[in-house]
Amino acid sequence: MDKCKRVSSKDVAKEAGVSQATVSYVLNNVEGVKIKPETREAVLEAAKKLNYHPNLIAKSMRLRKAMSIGVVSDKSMSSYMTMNVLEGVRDALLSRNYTMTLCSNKSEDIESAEYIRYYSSNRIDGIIFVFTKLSEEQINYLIENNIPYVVIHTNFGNEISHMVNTNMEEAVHEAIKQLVESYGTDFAYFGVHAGRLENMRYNTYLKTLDKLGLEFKEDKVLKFETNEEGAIETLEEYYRKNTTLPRSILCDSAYLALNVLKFAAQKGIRVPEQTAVIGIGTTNFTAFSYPSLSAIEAPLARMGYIGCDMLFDVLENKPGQDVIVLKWEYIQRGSS
Amino acid sequence: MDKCKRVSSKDVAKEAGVSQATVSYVLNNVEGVKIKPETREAVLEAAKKLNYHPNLIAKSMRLRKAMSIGVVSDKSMSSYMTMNVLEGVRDALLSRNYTMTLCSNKSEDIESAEYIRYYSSNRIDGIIFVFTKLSEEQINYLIENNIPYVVIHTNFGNEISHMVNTNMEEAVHEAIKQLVESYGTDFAYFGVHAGRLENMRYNTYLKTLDKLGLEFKEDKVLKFETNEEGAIETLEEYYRKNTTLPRSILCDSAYLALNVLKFAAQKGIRVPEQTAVIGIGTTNFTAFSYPSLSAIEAPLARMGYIGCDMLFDVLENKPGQDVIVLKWEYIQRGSS
DNA sequence: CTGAAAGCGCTAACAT
DNA sequence: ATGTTAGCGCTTTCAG
Repeated sequence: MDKCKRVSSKDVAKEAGVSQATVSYVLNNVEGVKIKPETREAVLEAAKKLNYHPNLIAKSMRLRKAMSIGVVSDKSMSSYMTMNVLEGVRDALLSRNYTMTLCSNKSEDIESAEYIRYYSSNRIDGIIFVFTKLSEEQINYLIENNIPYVVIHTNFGNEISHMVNTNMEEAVHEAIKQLVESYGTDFAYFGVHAGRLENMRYNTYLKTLDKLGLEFKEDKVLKFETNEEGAIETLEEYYRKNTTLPRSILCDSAYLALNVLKFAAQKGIRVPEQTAVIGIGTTNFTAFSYPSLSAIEAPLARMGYIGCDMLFDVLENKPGQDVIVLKWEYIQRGSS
Repeated sequence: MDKCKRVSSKDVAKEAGVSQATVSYVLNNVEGVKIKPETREAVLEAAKKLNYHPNLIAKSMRLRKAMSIGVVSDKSMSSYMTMNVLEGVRDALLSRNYTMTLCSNKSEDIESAEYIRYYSSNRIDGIIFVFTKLSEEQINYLIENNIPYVVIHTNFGNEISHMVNTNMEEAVHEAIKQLVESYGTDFAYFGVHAGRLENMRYNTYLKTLDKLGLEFKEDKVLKFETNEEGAIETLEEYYRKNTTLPRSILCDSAYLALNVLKFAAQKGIRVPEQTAVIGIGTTNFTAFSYPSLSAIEAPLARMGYIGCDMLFDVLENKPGQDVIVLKWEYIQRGSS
């Protein structure tokens, strides 16, 4: 095991009294190469006896594959979600004997981005973007340079290839239906004026209202600009006007939902007895809030697993699917 | 950039009209090798013109270094903390042009652990354990096989080498002092009967009481067995007896502290007006609780950075320090 | 100051 | 059914 005296396939060959090629054939189970059972046995035994571990760097070099996948994710993103996706990616990599190389997404110009440098210098075969905000420039660079990538849940819609997307429509439908059935139509949407993701969520809300035959009420849409204080200010304003919160609230992020819980606690509003709250999104703290937060959540690990499978389709030039859409789930906890 | 027509140092050599060796000398700034300025210029220019990126797999092979570090961390650990440590590790790796390979810590027998397999097959040069529960067996295996490792904050005390530890004594001292000064001596410790880590925290509490000349009161130590319900039950019991909570509480984890906040909200106890709460540990949700949680926190990114530096000392056979101890910080927020 | 050549450990086409 | 051999792209003696 000591670095200085590592055993190579040559040593195994010598021990087994065969050629290096045979060792390779046996250990890799190369198809179309027939090996006499006793020879195979001898090789296997020698390998075991010498405690042989193939040098994967050498293999990589010969195969001209890095045998590693770069994973990049914005630091800003909730690490809990990222970690869950990475679990899925790792599971998919394991069986293929690939490793996972962590990359950051910070860089001035694209050519010097960590993941591009790693790819250029053959350290990774492809890239999985997890919850990463990508610019047109970045995507174009990847496509133009023919760099294998998969994008898991980004700011882009379905306009680009190789992405794992999710659909929360059904889950939102289910959640709203339950809210309205349980608590009536004094039901609000609480969200932020922001990127496509948020607009998508908002549109899903609108569409669901429509489907359920519910009336759209402008004063039940609490929207604010993206800044730290906006959320609380907006709640505060609603509260001043109505001296209460809506009977039930769908928040476009778990962050906001937790803010609502916080605000409610501050004002002495009981949840869910006076106001029911549902968040959209997953955090590891849904269980710690009081009450625990009901939420519409994405299937994180599966997204990672599927995304990784997709990347291998790209690497192996298999046809594969361009865009895969997975469903979110409505998970009812204490706040609704 | 396309994999098929990658430019090699040979191409650069040809373009510059020099030998491959010279290219290597120039691009690596090899010490003790003098290159005529115009030759150097020519090489640099050729490299730029051809958009040359050295193949790091080949370099790895030649140098017999993987140029990557394995990072393993238990999944169970708070991913937020892990991620923060990883940030630090990455920063330290970046300047050395090393990559970070993520490893899991699940495996039946040690020889087949992901990180051991990666090391055996030359994919990583060393291992950083981040918040990992390690067995004697694991540590012994690493030592016996001379595998470079660094351990960041594990269940072991200072009994093993190559570890980054932290010390919360000063921070606890500061926190308790502030609690007692602001809220008097009706001050409790809330914790779990568990492993060394928890006992260490408890002992720190005891030591600090002593240092501050405060009396130890048995009824102000709320301890319970490790199980999900234990925490709330314990609070409930105290509450039944005293019809209130202690004036201030130091909790041995952020988890518990959040549970106390939850419990207080449930009972209508105002924090910090009626009960002040401080947690020990970092989470990304301290800011979401109501009120935001005061806490004694570890310097996560620095732990990663320092740990990584330490590993390189090991790799380069530099003397280096065996155990480094960093201080925690008391961060006052809304709950105290 | 620079070039020629060997070789890291592996695989695969070709030969036997 | 197995051995021979030629590299993969790089670094690094050793020669000049």
